[in-house]
Amino acid sequence: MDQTVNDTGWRGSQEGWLEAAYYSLLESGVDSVKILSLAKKLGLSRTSFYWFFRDREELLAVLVARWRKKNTGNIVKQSQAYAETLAEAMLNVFDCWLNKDLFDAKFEFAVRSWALQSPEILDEVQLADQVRLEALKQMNMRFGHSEMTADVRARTAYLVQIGYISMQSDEDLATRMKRIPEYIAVYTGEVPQQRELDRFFSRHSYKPLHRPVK
Amino acid sequence: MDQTVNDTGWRGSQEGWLEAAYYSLLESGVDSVKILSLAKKLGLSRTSFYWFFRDREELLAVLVARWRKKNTGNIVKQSQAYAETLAEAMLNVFDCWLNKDLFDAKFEFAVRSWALQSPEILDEVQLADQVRLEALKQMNMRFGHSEMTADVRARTAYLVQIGYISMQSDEDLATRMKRIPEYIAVYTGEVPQQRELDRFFSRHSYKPLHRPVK
DNA sequence: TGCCAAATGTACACATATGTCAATAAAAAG
DNA sequence: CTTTTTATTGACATATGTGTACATTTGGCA
Repeated sequence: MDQTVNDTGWRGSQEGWLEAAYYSLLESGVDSVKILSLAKKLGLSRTSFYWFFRDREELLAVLVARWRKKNTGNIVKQSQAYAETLAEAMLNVFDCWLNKDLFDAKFEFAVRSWALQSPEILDEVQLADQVRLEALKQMNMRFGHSEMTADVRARTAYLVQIGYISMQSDEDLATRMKRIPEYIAVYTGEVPQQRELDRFFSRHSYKPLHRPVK
Repeated sequence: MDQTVNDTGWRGSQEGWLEAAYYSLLESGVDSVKILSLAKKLGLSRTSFYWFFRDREELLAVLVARWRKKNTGNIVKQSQAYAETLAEAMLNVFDCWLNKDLFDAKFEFAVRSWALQSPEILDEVQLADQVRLEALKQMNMRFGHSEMTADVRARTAYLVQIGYISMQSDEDLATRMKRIPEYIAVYTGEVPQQRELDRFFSRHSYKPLHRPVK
């Protein structure tokens, strides 16, 4: 059915099963990641799975590892990118929320939901939150905020995004972009400069229809 | 095993099954709500369930109805409560986040996770978000904010909380209370007055150890 | 006390899931 | 073109879940 890129002549592969598992996880949660249904989707026998993985556990472990590597790393990285103002720094972090290569929102939500039924995953998620919040806090402190203020501002920016993910909404780019300047104002207490916004819009291939007059 | 209040002499009851289902949902997600395991917890035969409910579907439907009734209603109500300043109004809404009678955070998270595997539940959740955000936006507009500003501020306050729930952290009251003044400042752009904070602390039975000096 | 309805339990039928094993097929290597 | 490695499959054993039919027990009440 769904033949993924495969240099060898074999139909299945570790990567194939993983991909199917990934999509199932994102669309319907961990409990939907079943060897039987993945096999159906791949047009393979169920038992063929055991050639590539010891058991279901192992498959799931690889999925978590992928999430861990992708989603946390880039937030930390973006929070440390060069910026002249806090507003610009914040916009760097916003890159994550708009670029799927930097942060996979659906994956994030699926893993967080998974945490409800697995203490190990809950630990993973809480560690990730801690690391990400600390990075954002440090960013705020670099621009002169006190520890408490930096902490709350970091939380605000981060939690709004986690909350947004939790809404599972799928608004278009324009709708989301229109709110950006206001968000920056709320998070940083300073109004972003037009050139900062332009730089941000441009790297996300967004052309505002109406440039603000003033 | 777990004998709930029961005026009749019978061991089971609709309410008993519901309660068991509720706790299972909160602790481990919808997929853990299984008639078999609820029966074990209640010390009853599995099939006895069918005396009180047509099937599993019906049980789940009652759970959603409970969530809908409790969690959305109170946010709207609190956003409309009397307040002299936006800061005070915001503190009224904060009551929800600290009082389990007004808002059940675990329930909220469980239902949102459930939405991942059920389109019907997803519709419910998205409708709830819309209603709640609109109420908070109106609150901001009553205090003179423009529509766009009111919208983003409403989102900030609401989504931070949804994000916080998604973290599944269990910090104590004091830790959370310490951040409140900062949050109010970020959400409303105005620093809350000491008497507003005192009123808030008092109704949540919190006594700050160090009153701010200035 | 004896009846009736409410509640509970047993037996069955069925569906879906995981994992093991040995047989087989297909690709790659020699 | 044979051998070897890699992959695929079907048959089994087992577990867990749902729901129905019917029998049995229990509590309340005439």
